[in-house]
Amino acid sequence: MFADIPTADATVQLDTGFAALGLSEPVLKALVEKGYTTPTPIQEQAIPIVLMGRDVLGCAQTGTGKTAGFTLPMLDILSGSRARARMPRSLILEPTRELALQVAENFVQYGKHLKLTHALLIGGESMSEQKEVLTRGVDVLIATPGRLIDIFERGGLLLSDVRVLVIDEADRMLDMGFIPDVERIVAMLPPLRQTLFFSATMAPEIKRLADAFLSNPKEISVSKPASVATTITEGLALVATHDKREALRRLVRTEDVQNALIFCNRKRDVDILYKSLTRHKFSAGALHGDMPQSARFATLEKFKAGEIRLLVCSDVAARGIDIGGLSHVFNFDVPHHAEDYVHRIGRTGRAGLEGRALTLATPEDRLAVEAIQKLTGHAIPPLAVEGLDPVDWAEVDSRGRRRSRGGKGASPPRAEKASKSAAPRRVEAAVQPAVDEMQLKATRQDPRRSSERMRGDRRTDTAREPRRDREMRGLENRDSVIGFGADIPAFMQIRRRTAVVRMETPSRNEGGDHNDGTEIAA
DNA sequence: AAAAAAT
Repeated sequence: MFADIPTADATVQLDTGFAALGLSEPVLKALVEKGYTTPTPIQEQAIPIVLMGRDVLGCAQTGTGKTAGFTLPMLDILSGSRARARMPRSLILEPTRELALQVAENFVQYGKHLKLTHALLIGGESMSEQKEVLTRGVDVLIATPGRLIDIFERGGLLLSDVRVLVIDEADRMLDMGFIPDVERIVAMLPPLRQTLFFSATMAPEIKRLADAFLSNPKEISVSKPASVATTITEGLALVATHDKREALRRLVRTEDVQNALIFCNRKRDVDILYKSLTRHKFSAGALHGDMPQSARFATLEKFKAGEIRLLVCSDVAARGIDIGGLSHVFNFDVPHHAEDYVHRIGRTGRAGLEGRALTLATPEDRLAVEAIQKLTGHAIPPLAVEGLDPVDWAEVDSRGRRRSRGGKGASPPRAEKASKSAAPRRVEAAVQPAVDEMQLKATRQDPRRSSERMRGDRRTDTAREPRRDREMRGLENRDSVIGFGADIPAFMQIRRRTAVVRMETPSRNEGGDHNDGTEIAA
């Protein structure tokens, strides 16, 4: 322990890269004890600015060290004085309960040598307990929007003393329809305050919010440095609907799965698949938004600790939580929104190591797969499941009905039988989200709540392929797609040469091609 | 057609 180290050495010990950023001794001490000595680029840039009291507009995603980038300086800002009852001095808004909990854990860890208090205001847990903590006075309030507004309206909270506001993951807030809530909350805060605003992307709607909330902000933009760029190998297994669970089990057995998220589209299917996997003796857990909060946190902890190897989940885990270092992501269901595919598979790919993102698709999923491929700009390489016959998509129409065979436009004869060991194509860092989300947001700038959006025009712009039927028949250019013989579905061939995409960090200032992964635009 | 977040 640190306490055992002689004082002279302790001074040397504390003299890490963080000390140069102006953090106080108690915070540095906590960092050393956690074993952190070198700040990440965003920490290096953000910490001095936050300590200065300036507003920050941060373009950064999870995994960049963003959370410590604002918690560390906030601890120092707040450590000067004490909070009064029901009047928190800082507020951190998070889109999901899991992220809120993670931030709270950060505060506890880094603030262990300071006498600061925090409250975690999230749904699904007893409100009376949270109110009690508030009454005692808290320095840091970490909250999801719904519960915060609820408690505020019940009079359990005064926000007039909030000096520092953090809006984290603003783009996720937008996706989840929280922006009206966030605007309401910000309106309750004193106008004279420091605001830190973070988002993985800066879509126009996000930019509009930032302009409204921030005054003269310092813009900070970072992405993961190229050296830790991950490699994600994608694969698409075409299976019959009744074979899906069997196919998944076979893939899990044949792949070198360390730990994996398995995504389903529906919560009830999460439950069903979880039970099925457990029956088949797999180490599995389940996670979706209808589960009790305690179970959500407990399962997540077990999964992170390696006690559970497979986590069956809904899209709550696609964006709402931060789990690093996955060897695999499985899409048990093809996501209905192409953007969700990118978010899901972006969960795999460990720093410098290979991650595999494998999707099970049935004939009914064809349109959804086409939409994904249109969005990512490359075909997902086909993957054969050992011991299962691949489904021939050419014989099924988009709604999964069998086409009549032997007629005029019948499929060409098969040249070869499917190979059993098709290897998925390697995709270099196909999902560095900083870039992909930029593309995504371009298609999603509608400020309305997602439920409204759904009913509106969004559905009509899903990839529609008028030439589809023609292309399903006579196919050209059927080189090197393993596992399909001559019957390669047309959509698998679109722009295949773009399948290898080397991701570059987008530069804030157009034309600036100097980019080492860290960059400040003033 | 579904998921998240407030009850």
